[in-house]
Amino acid sequence: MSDVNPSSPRTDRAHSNNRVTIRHVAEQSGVSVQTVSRVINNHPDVSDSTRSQVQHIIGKLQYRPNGIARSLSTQSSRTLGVVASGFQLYGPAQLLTGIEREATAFGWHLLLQIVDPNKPNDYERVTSNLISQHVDGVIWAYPELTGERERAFHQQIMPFAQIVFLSMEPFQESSVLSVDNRLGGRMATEHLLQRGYQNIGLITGPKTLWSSEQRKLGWQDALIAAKRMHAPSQIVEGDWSSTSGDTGLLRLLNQFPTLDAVFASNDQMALGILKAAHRLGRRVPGDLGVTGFDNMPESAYFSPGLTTVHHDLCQLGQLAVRELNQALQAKREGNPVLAPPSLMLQPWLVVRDST
Amino acid sequence: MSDVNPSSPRTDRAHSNNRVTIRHVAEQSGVSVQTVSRVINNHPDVSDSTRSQVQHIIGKLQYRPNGIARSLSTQSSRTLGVVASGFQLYGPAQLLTGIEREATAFGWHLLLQIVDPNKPNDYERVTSNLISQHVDGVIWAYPELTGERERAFHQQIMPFAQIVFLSMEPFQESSVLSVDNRLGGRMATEHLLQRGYQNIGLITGPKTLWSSEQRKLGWQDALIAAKRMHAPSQIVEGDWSSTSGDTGLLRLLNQFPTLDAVFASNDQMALGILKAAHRLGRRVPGDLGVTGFDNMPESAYFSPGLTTVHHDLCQLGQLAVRELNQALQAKREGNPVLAPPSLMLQPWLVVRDST
DNA sequence: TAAAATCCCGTGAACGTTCACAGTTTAGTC
DNA sequence: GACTAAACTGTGAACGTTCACGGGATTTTA
Repeated sequence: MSDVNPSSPRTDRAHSNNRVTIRHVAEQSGVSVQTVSRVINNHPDVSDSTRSQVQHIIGKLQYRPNGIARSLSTQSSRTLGVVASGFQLYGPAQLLTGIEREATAFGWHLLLQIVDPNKPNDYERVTSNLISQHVDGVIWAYPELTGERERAFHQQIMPFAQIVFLSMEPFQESSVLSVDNRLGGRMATEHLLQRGYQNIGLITGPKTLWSSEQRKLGWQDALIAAKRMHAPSQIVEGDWSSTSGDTGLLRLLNQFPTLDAVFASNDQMALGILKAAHRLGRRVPGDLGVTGFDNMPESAYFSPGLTTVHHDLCQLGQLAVRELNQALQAKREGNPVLAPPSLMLQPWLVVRDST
Repeated sequence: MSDVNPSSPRTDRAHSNNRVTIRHVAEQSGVSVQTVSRVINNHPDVSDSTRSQVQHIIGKLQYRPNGIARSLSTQSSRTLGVVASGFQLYGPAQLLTGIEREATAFGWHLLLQIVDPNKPNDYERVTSNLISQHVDGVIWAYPELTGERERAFHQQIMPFAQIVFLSMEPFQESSVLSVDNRLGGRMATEHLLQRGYQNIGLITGPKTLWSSEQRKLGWQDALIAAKRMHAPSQIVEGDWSSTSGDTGLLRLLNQFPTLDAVFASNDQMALGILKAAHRLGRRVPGDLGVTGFDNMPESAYFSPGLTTVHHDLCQLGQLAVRELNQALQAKREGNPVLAPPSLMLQPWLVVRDST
């Protein structure tokens, strides 16, 4: 009787935060919780008058549905996991941009998982997180050449979530989206040959990456087709950084003195090459032809402007989300989830002044 | 009697996925659900023998606690919201890297929210998402000059989550972390003056950004201190892209023909300037001094190597997470959450060949 | 040896939502 | 005007976990 606040909801647990819940809205509107639920989910079975009344209360109370409770009940978090290696490099950043854009367009949330290649069981952590957080789908954008871990991961996650792999060797069981790196490498190298360069070196990205290996194969394809040499001495492994491009050129000239052109597996390494060439007094494109890969916006402003291979990773990210979205919608509607198709985007050459 | 699977748990709802729950573990281990909970949360009140037995079953069944259920019960999602404008630019990508690194170190998840400045009520969407998903803290890395929206946002989110603003005008009520952009701008400009350049132009970033405006003020500070001109004709607004640096130089030379040095508010625009200067036959650093801002790894490899201002945004991101972590831990333990301190990181100058 | 403290474990409710089902009212038909 | 169909609304349980509390077994203390 003496209770000052008789309308306070039943609550035994000491939760300090006073969030507005669906129950508050229901009480205020004089309807059941279920009716409010129907309103916020746009279900048809509710009369216009009650609907608008409930909506009014929702606005007044600033009610926002609790996504976590909804996820628990629905068994779906409306979240996509993104597994990657970091976003400092141009490629991954582009990918993330595309993924993000498309994901918010479809109303998905993103759970970022960066795997640290140095820690041996970081995959385990990532997998655990993904399962724990009940992601509905996973975009695997951390491609290694072997694909062993990817297969293991696939096995573990598959029962729970849909997966799309990015920039990986295609494999039967799952959908793999990528850019045709091999074709890109071939195009770049063929272009160099066409320009009359004879002895074409290669600076690759880290050996463990599929895309890196593919670009190398493309380089090799072109040289074989032209019946040119492609010895190991023509190859140096870089790490995507400009520094490694710079030192790479020095090593290359050492191993392979007749070198007159280089295909760098990304633009930043190409920049390093340009710098080193300039320092050595070799003129580009006169004494040395250089092509990159990526076509980042800056590469047009290098000196000289960089000939490079353009690919649209932003689009690749968007496609990945779209594919997941489609598969998950089919699953929700009970339709058979047919193995989603794999796909390769075509890159193209952008010719500038470095060749 | 004819039921093939008599041990199947009670389940009325048709959920196709057969996730292992805490109840399965409890049944298999012959203990209560609560005991299993104690094991997975490392609570002391459980004997060594049962603990190891339960752990064994957990491993055998590959059980992973359901984070969503835990969040609902705990009223804490162990998630940090990150509000930003995209990660294609160097700065935001660096920030994200630092945030991500520190967040996983502390066991936080990240909920990315990219706001599209073109859509007028995108802030509303982002705010809604953040509240719906019950983030425990927010890192606001989308700074506008006015701070109006930031204040509004602060009001709305504060009851639910801790906030740290990044690269913004400090304000009383909340914690703001940033780099001292003004000092950086001043340092760059003073360096140009010291090198004997007389007429120093400026290419800014987008006017609406605080960091952009601060760098401009730093430029102005230096010119005022040296009793030099700082007329509007010496300023051009860019958009961080190399293209805008290129065209910016042309416009600047037009407005301010005596120009002999430029402070570009980031390295990519500086690259555009280098290119335009080269095209116009102006030698850098002889005819034109150029400094940038950011010190991205590539800028050492520009031609000529770019003098620029170094700042550690990765560290800034890490500090933001640390600050949130501290505040949230205090909150959890019931300690008073003292208004976390604001802070400015000091940038420093990196001198190369462009000045 | 009884009382108190400690250790270990279990029970029931709660977190905020949605689902399946059932109930009530209103409209439609002959 | 009774009977069926349609439209709308409410009830109880469930999602998987943690929290508050209670109680038995074991040890410690007086």
